[in-house]
Amino acid sequence: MLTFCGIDYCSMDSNGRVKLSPKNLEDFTSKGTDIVLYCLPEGAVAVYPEETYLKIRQEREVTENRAAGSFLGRQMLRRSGAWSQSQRITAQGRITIPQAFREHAGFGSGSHKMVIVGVEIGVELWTVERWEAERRRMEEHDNLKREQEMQSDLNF
Amino acid sequence: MLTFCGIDYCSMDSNGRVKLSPKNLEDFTSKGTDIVLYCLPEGAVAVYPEETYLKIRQEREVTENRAAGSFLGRQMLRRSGAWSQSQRITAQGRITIPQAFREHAGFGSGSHKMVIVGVEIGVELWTVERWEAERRRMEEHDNLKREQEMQSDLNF
DNA sequence: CTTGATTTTGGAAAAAAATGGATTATATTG
DNA sequence: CAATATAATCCATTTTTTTCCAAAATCAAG
Repeated sequence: MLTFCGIDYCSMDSNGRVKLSPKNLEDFTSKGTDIVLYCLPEGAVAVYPEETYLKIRQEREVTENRAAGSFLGRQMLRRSGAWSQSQRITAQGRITIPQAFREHAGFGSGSHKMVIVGVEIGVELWTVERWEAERRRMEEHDNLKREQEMQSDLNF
Repeated sequence: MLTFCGIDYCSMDSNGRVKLSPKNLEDFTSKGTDIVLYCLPEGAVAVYPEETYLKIRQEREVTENRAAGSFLGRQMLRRSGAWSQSQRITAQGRITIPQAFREHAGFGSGSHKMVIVGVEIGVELWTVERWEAERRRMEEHDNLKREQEMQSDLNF
């Protein structure tokens, strides 16, 4: 069975809480209830099982092993530290997005419509507007790619 | 579980005291209550568990091991001497930032809104304004990076 | 060395925010 | 169309944060 797939429209309440769909909930709990929230540079918040996140981070750390003694090192620590946070899914299947993360992803205060996007290894939380924009950007890129493939097929 | 992660908005009182969030507090106390405050050249104050700070300093000294016999050496000693101070977290989970450090980080006198940024090995204290600027700088970099990746995907 | 003033510290009370749960509304399935 | 399952809103409780006050310590002047 595929994990973390599909798109859900739902809403974040005024305290930043999001209820996961039963399907997503199941996918998470099968990997333990510990999760990590991570602010993506795309302007959304990703949610991964902790174990998955640690693997991603480890890959990054191989190259970033020069710690707090330099500007660059500190910046790297800042990036992964500031924009990630571990959490646990509550008994009623909810997660709480911290204030700073909500701002990052463009959620105002008060309750807000949103989109939960499955990304196979976890899910991403987007505002409706940003998700629309991202979708369009993907489409455009695909079109360019298509042109290119067709072209290169002719040039042989 | 991740240590020293996430971003907290809080405030420094007129005596330079800051209350740590329960999560950060726990991360510190698990490494002993002795901490080191350190003024970063970025214009913020870092707080590390003492044990962590000692490791950072050691690494620095290994690479830059010309002590008091040169201008540069003395400058380095001056830096780590003048801009660091050890302290203990109080019973009510607070730390006090000395006057000189407050000035360095851009905190005026009187109580002041601030941001506590987790950096995996400790936390950093920023004024809201400076953190905003730092955040924007990171964002810009990310945008460039994105452009670049998308381009290189097309150029094959 | 003593007294008075000022700063620093610890603690407690009030305010604000976050949390958990339950009820109501909406959607989906048979 | 009814029954069930899912989602969202609301409210009460708990926790956290901030502000304020009193005690202690430090410093300066006489």
